[in-house]
Amino acid sequence: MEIAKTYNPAEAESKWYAYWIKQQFFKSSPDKNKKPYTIVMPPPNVTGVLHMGHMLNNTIQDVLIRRARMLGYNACWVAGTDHASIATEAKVVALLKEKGIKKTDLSREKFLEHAWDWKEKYGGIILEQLKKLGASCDWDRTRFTMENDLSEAVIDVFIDLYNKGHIYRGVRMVNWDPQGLTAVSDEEVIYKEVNSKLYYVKYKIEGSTNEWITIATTRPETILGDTAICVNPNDERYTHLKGKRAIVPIVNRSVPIIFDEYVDKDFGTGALKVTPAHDINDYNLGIKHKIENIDVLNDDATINSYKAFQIQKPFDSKHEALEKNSPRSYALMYHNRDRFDIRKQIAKDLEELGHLVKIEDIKNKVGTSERTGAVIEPKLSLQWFLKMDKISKPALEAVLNGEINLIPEKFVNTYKHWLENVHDWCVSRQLWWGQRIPAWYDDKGNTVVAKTLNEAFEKLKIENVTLKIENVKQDDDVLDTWFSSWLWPLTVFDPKIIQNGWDKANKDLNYYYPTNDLVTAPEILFFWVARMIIAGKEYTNQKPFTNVYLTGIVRDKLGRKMSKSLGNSPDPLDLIAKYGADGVRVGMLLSSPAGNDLLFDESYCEQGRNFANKVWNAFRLIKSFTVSSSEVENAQPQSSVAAITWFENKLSEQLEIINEHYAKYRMSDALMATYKLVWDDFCAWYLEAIKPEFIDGKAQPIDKTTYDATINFLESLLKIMHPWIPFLTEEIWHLIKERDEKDCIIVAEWTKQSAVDRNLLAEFEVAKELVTMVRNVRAQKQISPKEKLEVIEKSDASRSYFDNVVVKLANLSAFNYSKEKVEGAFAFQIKTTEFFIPLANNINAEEEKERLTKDLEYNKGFLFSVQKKLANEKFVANAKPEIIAVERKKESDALSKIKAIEEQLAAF
RNA sequence: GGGAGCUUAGCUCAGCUGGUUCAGAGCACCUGCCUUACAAGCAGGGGGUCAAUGGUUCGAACCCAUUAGUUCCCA
Repeated sequence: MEIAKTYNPAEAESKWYAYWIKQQFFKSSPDKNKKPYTIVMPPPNVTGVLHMGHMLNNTIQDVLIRRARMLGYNACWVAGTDHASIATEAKVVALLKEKGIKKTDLSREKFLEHAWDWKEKYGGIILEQLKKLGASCDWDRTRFTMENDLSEAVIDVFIDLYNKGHIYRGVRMVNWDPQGLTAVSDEEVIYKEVNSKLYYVKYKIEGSTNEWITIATTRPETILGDTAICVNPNDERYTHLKGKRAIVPIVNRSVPIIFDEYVDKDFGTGALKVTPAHDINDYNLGIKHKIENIDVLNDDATINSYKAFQIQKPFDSKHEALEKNSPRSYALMYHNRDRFDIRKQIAKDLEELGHLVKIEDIKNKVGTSERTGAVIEPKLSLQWFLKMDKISKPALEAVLNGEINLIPEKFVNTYKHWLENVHDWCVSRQLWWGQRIPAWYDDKGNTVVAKTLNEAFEKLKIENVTLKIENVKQDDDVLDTWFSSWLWPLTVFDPKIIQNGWDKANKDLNYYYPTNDLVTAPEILFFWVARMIIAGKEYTNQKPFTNVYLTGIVRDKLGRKMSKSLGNSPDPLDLIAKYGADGVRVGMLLSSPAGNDLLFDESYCEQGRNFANKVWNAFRLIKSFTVSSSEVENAQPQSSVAAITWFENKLSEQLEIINEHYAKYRMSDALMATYKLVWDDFCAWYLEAIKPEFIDGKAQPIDKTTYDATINFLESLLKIMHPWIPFLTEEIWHLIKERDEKDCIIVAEWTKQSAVDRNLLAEFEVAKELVTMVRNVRAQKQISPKEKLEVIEKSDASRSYFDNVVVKLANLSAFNYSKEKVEGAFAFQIKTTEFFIPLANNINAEEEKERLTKDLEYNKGFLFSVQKKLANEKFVANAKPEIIAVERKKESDALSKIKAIEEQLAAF
């Protein structure tokens, strides 16, 4: 059979993925005789396409799940997507806009129809993409957070938490987009630097005839909502105003002068007007000092004069007696006009009234909506909150007491800090795509929480006996997407868990939960991870998972986050096409220790591809061996016996290390150890040692014992490599020989390690050093690799185990022993043993002397430092005995080395 | 403003409870090789006052303090 010189991944990848699916190797169902190993995939956004972060994340999960499967666990990896209310709604709105349809022209029901259409058409592309990466999820278990029964669980949780008194409705400041007429999240606000004006306005001190306090503001229109003036208590300019009040111009409102260190003495005049309804900082100040809120804007950011001027009666200009400059005349003039228009108007009016001191130009940052570009208006609104203090306690506990491990551990601090200072969770969103909040209102302002309209009606009727069902209105908002994904590890297995309770959990949940590992990004440690723990504890009294592996962020080479707008992210599918899925997997993981950002560069994938190709060629070499059938030829060379013994031990030694790395979730270390075991130990040393020679241009046959051992090693290594490079290992597994239908590496048993003879391994290291030394001498003296050399060891022994391996790898004529020094030969030491390479005329006495002198100086210096240490009484008194013993050994080794070198020097 | 982390070779990172003359890996780099598995390769090589300063200690990349730079998080 002809085997290609370079490995071609595309064909093998589609072939084996289809085969694995066909054989149902990814499938898992509860089996009492097997231990489960479960990972629940962080559900990617249903609108999403595969990006590098997903690649990293899911490759790690696949590595873990594949290894667990090979270790004999009942491995179950659940995939799915979340409905991402904000992102999806934005996409649907944008799509409708292209068709000329405005969201506001549609009913909620009609809009949701469009949204579902969109989801059916485009949603879940990302899961298909994950298959290209090799993700071995049990696809039959794929879930979506807006499925009916998962949504029902979300609603049930809301009702349950409400009934338990954890959920309340309250006021909160949101980022309001007055053009889109919706609140947007902090992530959707883009701060832009703009040229603004700083207006200095003087307010009269109440009760005085001509005493003023001057404030500075960039937003004079919000003066209408001022409810206090604030100054720094350490600011001597204002201490005399303690307990006084000021009069807000135009509205003529009397407001207190308060003192708080929050105010920057050096900004503006050091006096701050406080408008709690229109600025987040003022709002916090307002809470602290119990200041009134006056919201002066309508939803579209026009002035609402009823509120601003606290006028109850609607305006009717015909019947208003308008006195110029009365608050009421201003109220009429401002009413329903845009905030920016009013800003200019008010500046003018303030000037006219003599309140405007001056105007300065300044640069400041203004938040704008990512979607509409409108300037964001901080706005107070009624939202639903989940009280976090009590409910989050067990979640904090679980991480602090080690029931749940965060990897890397440094995140425990962050987690602790967050949960100890936890704020209530605002769970409502002013959107339609999501689970609608099951709160209902009647026409008298009563509120109930109920699952259905009828239930709500019955409840409301108790207070409001004349209520008609058509006057019952459900809350317009939906729940935060995290409010459904925090149930994810529960509801993917048993959507009825909330209704039924943990005692009646179904078979799946019972078996798979708590899950084992969660692999996710640190950015959502609070948004998601902590909340899953909270929900898990609340509803099952169990942790949702044991280990949380936090990956880094994939950045570009310059350290910038990969993003569409920067265009700095490669398309993962292009990478797979170029380097193969295996190559990309290796590339992603080579340099991504847990929790560290990965500065991605395509060269990593190249390295991955090169590794795959190396493995491929090692296989080609082995496959090219002809196994001897004759008895005579079948004699196994001693060098092969020795090489096999060595590699058996090396494999076990390294496997132990690899397993330890896995146990500590040090993925890149586990990969690198695997990489080096295969490339350096197996390819560079073992295969070279057992490779049959060429005689007269013909490869000699290999003996059967060596061949079988080699195939055995190859299979062991393929298994160890499988989690990293699943496709190539499966391909080679089947090229080694014909196998049964179910005999696939994906379900093969993980290689077992055996006892390690460390002395033997150390002995081989000496042999390696010897080979390197001979190669070095060849390079230095320009001796062809083909010219055979002799090595003589100064020793009482007559042979050692790896001599024949050295003879083969260093191309020696012989490996001899001598009790005496060899004169006129190239001399060197490994550890404390002396070696000689006779070089006939090739020895340059001056050069040798120089080399030996340098070596001597180094060893003397070394001896000096060791002896100095040993002469230090405090060292001898305080250091551990084993440390002192090491130093003594160093001393005696150095002494014998020095003696040997001096003798060699004397020979010249 | 508050909190957490990071700073070791050109790059990305290891370095567990402080103890080899005071540092390792991969990649990159340099030199020589198309040596019939692999140039996506082979053989060899160079490269670091461990951010700075001070302290603790017989001994510090590692512990402590200060400073500088840097990244992330604050719903």
